[in-house]
Amino acid sequence: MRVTSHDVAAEAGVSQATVARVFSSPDKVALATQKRVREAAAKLGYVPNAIARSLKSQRTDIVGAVVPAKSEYWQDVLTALSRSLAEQGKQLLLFPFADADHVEEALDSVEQYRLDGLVLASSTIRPEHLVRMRRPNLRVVAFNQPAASGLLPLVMVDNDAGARDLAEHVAAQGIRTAAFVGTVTSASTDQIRYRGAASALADRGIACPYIEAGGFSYDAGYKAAARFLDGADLPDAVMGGSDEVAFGLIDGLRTGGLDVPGDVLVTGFDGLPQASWAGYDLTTLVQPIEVLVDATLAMIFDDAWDAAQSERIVPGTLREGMTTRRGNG
Amino acid sequence: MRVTSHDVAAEAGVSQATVARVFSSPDKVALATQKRVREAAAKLGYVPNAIARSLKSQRTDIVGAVVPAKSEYWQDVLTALSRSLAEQGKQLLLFPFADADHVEEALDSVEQYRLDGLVLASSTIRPEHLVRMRRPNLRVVAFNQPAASGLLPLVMVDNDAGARDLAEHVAAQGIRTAAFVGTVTSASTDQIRYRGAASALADRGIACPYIEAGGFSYDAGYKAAARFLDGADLPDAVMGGSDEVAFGLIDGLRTGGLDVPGDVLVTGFDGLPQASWAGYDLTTLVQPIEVLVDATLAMIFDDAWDAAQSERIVPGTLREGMTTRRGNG
DNA sequence: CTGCGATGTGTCTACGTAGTCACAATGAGC
DNA sequence: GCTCATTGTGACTACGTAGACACATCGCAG
Repeated sequence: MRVTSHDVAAEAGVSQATVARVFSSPDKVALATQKRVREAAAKLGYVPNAIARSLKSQRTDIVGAVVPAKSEYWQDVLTALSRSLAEQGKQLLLFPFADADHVEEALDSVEQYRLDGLVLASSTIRPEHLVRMRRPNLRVVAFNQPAASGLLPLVMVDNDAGARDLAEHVAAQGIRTAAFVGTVTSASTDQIRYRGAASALADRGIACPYIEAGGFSYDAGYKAAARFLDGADLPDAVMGGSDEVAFGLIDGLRTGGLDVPGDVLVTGFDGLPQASWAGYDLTTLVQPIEVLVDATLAMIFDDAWDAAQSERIVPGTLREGMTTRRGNG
Repeated sequence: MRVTSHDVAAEAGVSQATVARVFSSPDKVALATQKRVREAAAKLGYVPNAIARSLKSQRTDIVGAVVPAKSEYWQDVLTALSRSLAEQGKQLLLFPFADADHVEEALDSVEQYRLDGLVLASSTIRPEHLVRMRRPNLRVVAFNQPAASGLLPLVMVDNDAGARDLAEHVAAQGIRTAAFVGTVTSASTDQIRYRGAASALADRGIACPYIEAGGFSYDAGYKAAARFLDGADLPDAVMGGSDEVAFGLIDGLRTGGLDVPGDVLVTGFDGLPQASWAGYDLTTLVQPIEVLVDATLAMIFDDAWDAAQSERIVPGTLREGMTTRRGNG
């Protein structure tokens, strides 16, 4: 049924080996022969079998990505990942997970498929799990997951510096009080972002309590906004642990009758496309996703793969939106 | 280096075939033997090689998905797809494309990898291309792509009925004039949605001109809103061709000083998560993505695959949001 | 005690490719 | 016209698994 290189070989009057060479290392085949083989292949509708090739060559040209099932941010990362891979003639295999507990199942799949590498994208995997992710013959890179530092090769945005930038920006607007609404405390990014922001604010004599929204979502932010609606508790600025949480915060605050930025400033973190939507126009830290992704893939495909301690920290960019523009009247 | 079933067989004192059976059809192996094999496998760290299995069994347990690189809607679909596949122990290989012109490259990749099936998700592929997607030995299902009707097996939401529902809903609010801001005319969904809406409105004596936003994006909608800001041109209701366009429309109209829904009603189409965000609370047609996805996969894995004309049209659900609530003062 | 189906296991081979090796043909140098 | 390096091609085999087939063992009915 299926057309194989043997069929093409017979049609073109050459050996199977020559057909294989035409498609994998053409420079070793005379041009005239190549032409004949390609014509025969086209005539028969031959397509090389990547499965067989992978079995022989011990390379799949496929990279896996373990990502949370629901998240705006990760969807942007995925898009960038697969685009970058496609440029190199490689593919992306997706392993979305609902709970962090199911991550290891994905890892088992990855091992089965002998993928060239795996991008581990979740800030909620616990360190004790991370250690177990180190497996021989498998190139795993942690993406934006500070807790992996020292345990796995790691690429991430500079969360600390980014949080400080944001904090300094809101401080410069003349605020007196602030609060940080994080996602979940178990997320390692969350801790760093909070500490960075709180430390920068403390330098200016501004206290910044931490409040846990309980998730990475809009809903979590929306619900967290409720605690500011008593009136007395309202700080001058609320820093969201992520853009999604910030969107929820803004809508929650506005639904409660407050004006953003009139009554309270709001910041996010990530730089999602929606941050520049006119309805929000959110001040946030934009992650250079392309850079992060390219660094990640470069690590995976580096000939001198060192499972030990590669680490790459990339700076983000402050986006000044309307949500921190004070005195707009 | 790598541990194979032969190694495990030697360790457990059985044949390679028995090891293979333990991992693929355990019911054919005595329990005592199974235990011995599993212990040996665990001891050596054996993981079955899916590549070799695929080569032998002619099944990869991987489904490909060709999707537009940038789109909120498709990201939701992807999530549902991969979750459903994961439940069946299968994987999702991603083929995002920027231009519709690059879709055929993806198809070539799919053929190489001998995927079990392919979900073709883009409403902008032209019919002449669609025909060429039919390939022997490849199970392609078009997803929400009306133009594929009769050319490829197809699963989609009932765009026509959905558009009528939306139109009747806004008509019931007592509007006198309307306009439909579509995405791009070349999208087959766009045409059906417009015709459905226009026809339902015409039945009530309401005219509904078509306006092309020029894209599926927020930006396209935002820019399209400008033409309503002259004042004279403003209809009572603007129907967006997709939720993303509707979000842009709303922000564009509001930025221009208009009140939604006070001055103009707005509807979307798709039922994205953001539609229920308090900042928009958009009236839209919610697509039952899980149902659509399950129907798609059922088609692909149906033993009686018929490349000819399977077609499944699933009804959507109207979501009534604030954007069509008139007279709210 | 014989015959027979059910069950469990081993042997062998094919899946389709790419790399190793051998070898024929070619051209250059003297 | 000979040697020798270079180039192009063919024969062969391994990658790791699963299925076809053969066969041994066991229980049970007669």
